[in-house]
Amino acid sequence: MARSERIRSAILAAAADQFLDRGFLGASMDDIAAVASVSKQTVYAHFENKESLFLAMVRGLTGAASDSFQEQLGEPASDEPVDQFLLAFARLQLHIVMTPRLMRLRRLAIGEAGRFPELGRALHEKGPARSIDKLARAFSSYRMAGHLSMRDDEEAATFFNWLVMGGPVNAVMLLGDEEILDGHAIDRHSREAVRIFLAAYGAKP
Amino acid sequence: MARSERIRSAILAAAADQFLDRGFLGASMDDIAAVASVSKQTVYAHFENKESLFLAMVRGLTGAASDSFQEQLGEPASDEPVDQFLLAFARLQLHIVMTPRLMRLRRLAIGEAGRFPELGRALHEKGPARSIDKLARAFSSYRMAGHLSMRDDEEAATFFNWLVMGGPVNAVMLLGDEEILDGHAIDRHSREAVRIFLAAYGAKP
DNA sequence: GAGGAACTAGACTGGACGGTCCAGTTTGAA
DNA sequence: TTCAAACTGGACCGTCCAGTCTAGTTCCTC
Repeated sequence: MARSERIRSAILAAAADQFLDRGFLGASMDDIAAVASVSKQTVYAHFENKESLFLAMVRGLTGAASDSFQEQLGEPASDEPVDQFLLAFARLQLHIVMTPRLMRLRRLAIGEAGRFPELGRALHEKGPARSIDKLARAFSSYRMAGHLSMRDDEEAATFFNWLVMGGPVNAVMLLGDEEILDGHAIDRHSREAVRIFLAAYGAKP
Repeated sequence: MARSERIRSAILAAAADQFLDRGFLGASMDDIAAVASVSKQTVYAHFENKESLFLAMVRGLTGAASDSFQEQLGEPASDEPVDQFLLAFARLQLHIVMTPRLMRLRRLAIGEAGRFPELGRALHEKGPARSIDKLARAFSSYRMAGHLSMRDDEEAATFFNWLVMGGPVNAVMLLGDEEILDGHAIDRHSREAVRIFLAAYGAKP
């Protein structure tokens, strides 16, 4: 990796550091340069201004997180039982999304929604929208195989998504990172969410 | 109303105006004074500093919203059918919470969670926590009357709460106020949420 | 080892903003 | 009418910060 590229990454990392816990206005370019162990001039050589740096950093983080999720979650094997698929989906999603880093990013996107509307949109697209889409496609095939029954795949996918994520995510948003669930809690929660969902949408034999 | 009190309210209203759409750091005391049509000195006569004003304004808004909700939602009549109670609860909650004002307040609380942790806590207590508590108590009595069946009232209440609020609230958080549901959509959404919930927790005869 | 590109340290500019001060005016109650 | 409390307008202070500039140093390449 070229020196210039290494420096660029260091700046982006420092920017993430600062922006994620002070917000856009609260973070200063001087501090970012200091944290990156780089002169201020160099920061401006790589990024036009504060806003560009901010957006570049957010794009980097959302892209990375989303890719990691999509990558770990392949398509469901065609013969996988519905309940197993749903449980695996719920658990994986909770494990990947409920990290301090991503929760902070989410807070930032929500907090800066007024200043940077595209930020919230980006996070939505790479997050919930992508998950819901994937779920809806899976539901459609389970439905045709007679394992699920719903009038609207996407509506059902949205309900499932928030059945799983709603409580945990919102608790963390309002109460802070200590509310992040551990592996055991994730398991318990996922199981109950799947049970509820299947009670409502499981095909009656 | 005494003059001084009128002025105090004007300042709080102006503060809400500015803070809600620029954030804590983005809003300036000069602008708040100007919007309130009051001199800066007067602002500082009523509130010690920016932080006090900010907190006073948030407390005012959360209190008002929470009271309005609790007031409009009495205890369920003891003979009211479960499905009717749940549907009314869901619809009322969506109608009251999904307003631009409250959604902005929520964004603010989430965005400033780093600077003011007590803010998120307050919003949680007056909002979700209170609703969930009320639901759990209702579930307990329905359960004893044999109309519901669950191992844990509060867990079930939390699931119901986010089944109703999760999708809509999070869409507004990330995508903006245009995602606020209209009356028809609220109806549709509430009905499906209640159906799902009862499929999972309705007592089988 | 020569030369150019990239980086450093830090001084500097211009503007914004929180908060204070002061000299004068308005308001409402006694 | 009087008088104190509350409010006004605007100057002012100190600080912070985005962004620029300069003079010199380090790094990589040929």
